[in-house]
Amino acid sequence: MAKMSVTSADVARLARVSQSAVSRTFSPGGSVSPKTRERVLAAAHELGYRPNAIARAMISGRSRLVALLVAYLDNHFYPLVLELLARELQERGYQVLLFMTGPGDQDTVVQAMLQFQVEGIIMASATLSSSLASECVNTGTPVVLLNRYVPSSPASSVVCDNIEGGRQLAHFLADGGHRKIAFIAGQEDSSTSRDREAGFYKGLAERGQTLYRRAIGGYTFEGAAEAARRLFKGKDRPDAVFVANDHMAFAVMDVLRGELKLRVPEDVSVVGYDDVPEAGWGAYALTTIAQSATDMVRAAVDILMEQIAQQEVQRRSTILPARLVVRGSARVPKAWAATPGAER
Amino acid sequence: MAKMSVTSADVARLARVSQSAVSRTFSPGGSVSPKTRERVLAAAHELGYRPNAIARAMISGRSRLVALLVAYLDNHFYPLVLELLARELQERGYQVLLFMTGPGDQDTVVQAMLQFQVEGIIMASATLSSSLASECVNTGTPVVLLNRYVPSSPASSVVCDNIEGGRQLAHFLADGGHRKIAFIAGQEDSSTSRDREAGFYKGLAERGQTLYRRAIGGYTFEGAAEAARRLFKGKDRPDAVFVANDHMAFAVMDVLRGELKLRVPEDVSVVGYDDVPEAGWGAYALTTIAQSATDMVRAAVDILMEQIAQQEVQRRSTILPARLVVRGSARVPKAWAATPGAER
DNA sequence: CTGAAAGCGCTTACAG
DNA sequence: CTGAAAGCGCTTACAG
Repeated sequence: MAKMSVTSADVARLARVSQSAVSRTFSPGGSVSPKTRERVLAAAHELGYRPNAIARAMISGRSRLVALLVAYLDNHFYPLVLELLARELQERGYQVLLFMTGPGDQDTVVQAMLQFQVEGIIMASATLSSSLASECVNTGTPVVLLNRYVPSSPASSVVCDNIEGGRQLAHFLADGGHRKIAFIAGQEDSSTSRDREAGFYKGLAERGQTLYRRAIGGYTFEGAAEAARRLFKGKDRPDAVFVANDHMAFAVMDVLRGELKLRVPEDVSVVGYDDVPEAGWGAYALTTIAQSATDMVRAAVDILMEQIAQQEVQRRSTILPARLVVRGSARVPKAWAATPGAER
Repeated sequence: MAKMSVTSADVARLARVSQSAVSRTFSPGGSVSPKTRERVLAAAHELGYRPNAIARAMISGRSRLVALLVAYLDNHFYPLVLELLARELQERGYQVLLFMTGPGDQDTVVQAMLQFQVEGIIMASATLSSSLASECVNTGTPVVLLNRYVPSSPASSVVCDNIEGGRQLAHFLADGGHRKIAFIAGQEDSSTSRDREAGFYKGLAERGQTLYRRAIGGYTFEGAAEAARRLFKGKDRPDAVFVANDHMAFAVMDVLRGELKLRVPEDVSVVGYDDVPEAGWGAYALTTIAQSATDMVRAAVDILMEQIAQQEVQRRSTILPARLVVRGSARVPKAWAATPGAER
């Protein structure tokens, strides 16, 4: 079936105008008389003409393509981010090239993006090595990291105030009367996990406490479950635990309640981070820190658009506020109980 | 800042060969002598040359682009599908153009895909009107629907055997001794929801039962919660409910246990469909039908690749088997109890 | 406002 | 194996 694509020359012939006139008719600021435009549009409609975006990209040097790099989607914060990101970018007239990356194929993927002349790169659940980021920036392609950062890299970033969030959680647990407070980390090399932990220590210190125990969950469901088993076996189990993100916190709650027959929050308080949709589900009702995916996405796209506009690629960072969301998975401090269930 | 992209002509100049030789060096089957290839590669490396994929697409008429159209990602079956789809396509040398669609912008999105000369279109949580699908197929662009179908459309499709799955669930509930069995639908116009429902009726009939009550959840968390409230208010509440997908089933369980203080499965049995990861989480332990995302994705990509290869676009459909996964959310029939927790 | 012409960076017959 | 040349479908100065 007629794979033959119709071109602007075909339309020009039918409309009895030059090919340039056709092109101008389909270009935002093109100067064409109403009469010409009408003839062109009619001919285009008759032939079913659709401008070739690849050709346009080639000649204009602007692909209107933005690459989105993601490593995994099982933490539901990322599907949410992905959806918002794609919609936001589409609205601004960009197309999204999606790349899923594994542990070893970072370089391959970046080469593919660069070959497709993407105008910018946004990385959500993945991080680029400094050298790869430099390679991108050297070609004039801005890189924005979302929910992570790399100190010595030219990549811009958007993060939540993870230090402050961790700190608030520490205050909440300490003020709730807990005295054996544990932490389950994500990945050790994750800036987000590290900052949340650092803030948590700071908050504990401000209440005269130190961390009781620590384990690593690696951001996976199974890893977190395993960490919970290790942390809570034996006599002197913790009376509260901060899990570096909600996704892992659900696994921890399952182990605590299902395997160890502990009550949450009567026996153990659990708090998480992210406020993914499931945190609000009845079965978990997780007390957590909300970081607005909407705001993060908007900030990331803003930075990207600015850097695409100006030729210079300069590193720019945005830190968004953290907001405690109190639900049922952790004992609420008396002082806070005045406004039960409230968000603050 | 060297935004100046280096071209094959630049490499040719440095290597003292023709531009054609450079091109051949970077083309899979290009005939170049080892000596020439070496010189070209050295020069390319020195200049940091990267072939321009846009130019290649333009001249070869093959964009290596596949469009992925998705409507929402809150049902976690779709992020999973998206991830697998992107990885599979990448592996086969295709780039993924991601489009999120809303209720009204189907046409805009399809035009954008077509302008970018995508070689194929895969639709996951979205469906194309027959006329739009025809438009795509008329330009020679194959369309594959995943987890849905449109009878009078030229679009191919991959689905689970939803009728058989619904039937198995009916048998399971009826054999479990339930006598007031309800159903919560997704969207009325969804082929998937309709087939699951039809199979469910068939299975009930085979056990001499008919549906006790019915409500519509619209595939949303809130809609399903609302449906559950309506279905279970008053005296003669159902003793079992089949919810058209897992995502809604979680909402239903939350309402049942959290608001209505009913025990699952002692007071009410709940079954879902999809076997998304959360169905296995301790807090839900949902009995459901597994449809393999991996198999669906592979089948969809197979169909697409076949249709891209041969010029003819012919509708092709694949139906994958349904598999019951027994967990704790529904009473297990005595006859089945021999193998508790088993999958069959 | 309009058309002829150059050119974006490649691939691919075509001769040699 | 190699190079000169044509051409993919557009945009964009440049004259008129």
